Amino acid sequence: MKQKITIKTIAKELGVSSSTVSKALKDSHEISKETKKRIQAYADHYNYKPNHLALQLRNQKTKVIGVILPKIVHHFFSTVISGIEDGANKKGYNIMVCFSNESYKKEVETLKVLSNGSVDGIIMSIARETLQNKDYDHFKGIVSEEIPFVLFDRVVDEILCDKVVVDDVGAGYKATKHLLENGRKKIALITTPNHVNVGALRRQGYEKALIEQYININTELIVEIDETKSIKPQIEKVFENDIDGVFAVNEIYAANAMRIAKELGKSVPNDISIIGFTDGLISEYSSPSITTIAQHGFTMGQQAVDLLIQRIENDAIDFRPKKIVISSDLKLRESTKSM
Amino acid sequence: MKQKITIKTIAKELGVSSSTVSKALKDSHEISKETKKRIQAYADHYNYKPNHLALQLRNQKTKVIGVILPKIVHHFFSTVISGIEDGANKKGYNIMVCFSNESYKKEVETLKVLSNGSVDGIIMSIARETLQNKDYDHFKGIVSEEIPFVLFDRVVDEILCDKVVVDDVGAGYKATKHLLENGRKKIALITTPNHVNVGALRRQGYEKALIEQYININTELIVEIDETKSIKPQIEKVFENDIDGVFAVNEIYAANAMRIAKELGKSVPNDISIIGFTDGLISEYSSPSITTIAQHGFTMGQQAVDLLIQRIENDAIDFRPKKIVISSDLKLRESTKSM
DNA sequence: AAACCTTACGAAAACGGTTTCGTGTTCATA
DNA sequence: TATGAACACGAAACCGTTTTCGTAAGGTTT
Repeated sequence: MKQKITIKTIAKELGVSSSTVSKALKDSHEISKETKKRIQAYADHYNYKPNHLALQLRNQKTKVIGVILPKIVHHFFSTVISGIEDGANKKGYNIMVCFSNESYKKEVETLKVLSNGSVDGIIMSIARETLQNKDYDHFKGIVSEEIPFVLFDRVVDEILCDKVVVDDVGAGYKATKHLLENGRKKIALITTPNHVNVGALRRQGYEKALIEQYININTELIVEIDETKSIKPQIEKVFENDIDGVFAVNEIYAANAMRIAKELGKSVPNDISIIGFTDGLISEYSSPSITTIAQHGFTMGQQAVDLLIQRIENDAIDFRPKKIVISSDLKLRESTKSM
Repeated sequence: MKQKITIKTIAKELGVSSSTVSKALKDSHEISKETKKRIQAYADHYNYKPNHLALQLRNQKTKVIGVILPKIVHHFFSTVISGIEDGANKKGYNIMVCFSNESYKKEVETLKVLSNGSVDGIIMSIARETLQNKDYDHFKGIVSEEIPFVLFDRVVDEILCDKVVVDDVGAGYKATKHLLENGRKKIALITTPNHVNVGALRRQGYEKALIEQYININTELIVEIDETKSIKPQIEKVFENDIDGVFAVNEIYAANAMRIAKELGKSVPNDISIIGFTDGLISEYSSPSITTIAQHGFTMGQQAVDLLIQRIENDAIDFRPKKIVISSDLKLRESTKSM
């Protein structure tokens, strides 16, 4: 890389002090018009750009926001990033993105790296393995050092910080209720193991909707997918129960369910209705297209980053953690009959 | 945020100089054992972490790689990010991700921000609008300042820098040849306008395969999708030509084509074969699943970052731009008959 | 006892910029 | 003519760390 031009070199070349150059470049009134012109012309000609690192060191802020995600090749998370970037940019921040790859160890490392001062604050969603282990010690440092910190989607109460979540219970309820209104009675729930808390919450919503209609919870209709194994056989099993509705907590499960239904010669949505979660491309482009709960990832990212920037820039803010709940909508498509 | 402990405060508290503290923390032989112990104990107790910004300023390197993408909510690009992050991490780098949102203006701004010293090098793919305008002046500065810079996927010859691309001509050829081997004669090409160069290259491959079989290029079978308008009607038009094969340059176009075929009562793959590009989730989960050209985005990201880090760390490297071509594979699925 | 070498530490410069506080001119006012 | 602004600029400190160089005290060699 070529040696970059600095204020010092300009000062030396033009026979003035660096303070004069600095002021001239900021169009300070302290400097005479002619001197300013000379300096600005020189800087322009040699394409002077202030060194960001020097500014960061002096101002003790980086204008960078760290983002840690469990994974990126995933429609919901990439949508959230998109929202974060958008919000950050509007306020003059850049984002530094890291992935935990759902691994506890990588999450710990990444958190350590980002908390060494390279970012002004951190937005993250917790890795699956961490949720499983329930090991949240690595967050202690972040909280006690009072580094601005926002959790989204996959959050836990144990960590005292700002949070942005979707109304998972409400979403599960809405989805299930829609299936009930479709006239469905035997509704399967395809979900994650309970330790992934969003799964547990959506399940609560599912159960609430059923109980409201005096339908007993049949645990045989509930599948907790073990992602370390092949997904399809696990879903096939629940189809042995002659179900007429499926609520899947993500679109991959929903797509799998639809494929199985077709293979069994069942028509969607005539014989069976299917609802997914996360409004991604699969739901939109599969045929029939899949009714889903839209999670509004973009909004979520924006809200998270707004919250974070408030913390960063407003030291005097109310120190109690805030929690923003984003409501989710049902996006009707072909896989359920709209009543 | 809490005030962080620095070397200076440690020095003051312990009545030594900051050079002594610095050396002690690095276990230098210049410092006596007792002094080292005292200092290290103190640092440990107050959880001292070196200030990254100060180090960056001193070392004149950030260990951060800038990544500029046209968009993120897109399977191919998120896969590439994943590969970049993986490769970067292995070498101790972090990534700072920005988006141009396919806009020329945003691309220029982002490039300017990243080239002010906040990153050691940049990996990017060019925005659609930029390709359209053919305005590459904003790259001049990057090249002349010799900032390590790698372009991938959407690249242009005008910019002298390292590049990583897929073998688009070969991929178009493979896809078309596969359709021909399926016994298809009237093969439609659904592509982007020619200014998106990858589209142009894939088209070359398509034409090459046809010419090899002495089939004339019929421009009526070639649709250049205008993304500012609705996609479906544009694709529907080519179906008026009683086609029996479709090669689409991305999976969205392929999924649309399949839907149209079905609506026209044509069976895929019996009456018509369809091949897409970019091996994403849509192709995998649609039914029938779609045969695609796999672009190996992860590999691409890794290669790009390896190339970049070589440039960053090896000043004495051969200065001539390198170009890595990644070959793409046909991933056979249900939308074409395997012969 | 003179000359030299270790040991253990500190002073200072450097990275690149900003900002506060002088200070020497010049010019207007009392 | 003395006083005081106003103007235009420079010196120096500062952000946090590393590193080179210097040096005092003590020990070892001739």
